[in-house]
Amino acid sequence: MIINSSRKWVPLSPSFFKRPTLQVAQNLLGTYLLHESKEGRSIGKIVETEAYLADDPACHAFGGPTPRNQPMFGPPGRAYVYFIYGMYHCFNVVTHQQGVGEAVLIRALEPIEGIELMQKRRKKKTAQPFKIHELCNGPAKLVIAMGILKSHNHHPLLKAPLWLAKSTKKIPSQNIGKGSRIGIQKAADLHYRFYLIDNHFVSRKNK
DNA sequence: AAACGGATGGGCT
DNA sequence: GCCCATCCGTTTG
Repeated sequence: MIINSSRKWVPLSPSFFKRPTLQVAQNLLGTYLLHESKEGRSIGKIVETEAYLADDPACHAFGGPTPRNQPMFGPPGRAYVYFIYGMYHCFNVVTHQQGVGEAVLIRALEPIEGIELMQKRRKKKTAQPFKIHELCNGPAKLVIAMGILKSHNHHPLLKAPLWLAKSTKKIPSQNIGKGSRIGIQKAADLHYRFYLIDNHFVSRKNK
């Protein structure tokens, strides 16, 4: 029997992203992120997200357009990749409506395909002995493991090389955990973090 | 198990 | 000049 390589990956449609950001953040759980690079193909299932809204002080777009947050004001369904803490990048999906400035941060993936490639990309930082659940359990870790680069900023996520594919199963709302976003000071009371309950690959549980 | 601090550099007031 | 949507090794309880 053939394994994952025979599977049909169906891209998300543009309309998926043109909805309220809190809804898209939850509906992205269970979808797949694919990167087809020179090194090979890597695929992860999205298991944790955070929403950033236009009226939300923690959002990069809160103060209006700047050179950095430009992708957030562009068409929904594109990538917003930004540089953080002097050495990492984070990956977001632009949502809702062009001109508004909202996005969803991808915080964790369950590795599905190309695990050796992910390991190689993160090799210097992966703990010994190797633990698969530490490969993509954080926004900067998954960016490294998937080979996402700053040059993917603005990339439409509907087509190769970097794209999103539909979930194979419907995720019941009772399987979605909600809590405060991680690592932010402003608007810390907003419960805009979403994750698959009991999934082994989320970056952190709620307290 | 949790807390802490260093690495490291772009973004924005 | 301070802030920062992080990570990791080390220390502490």
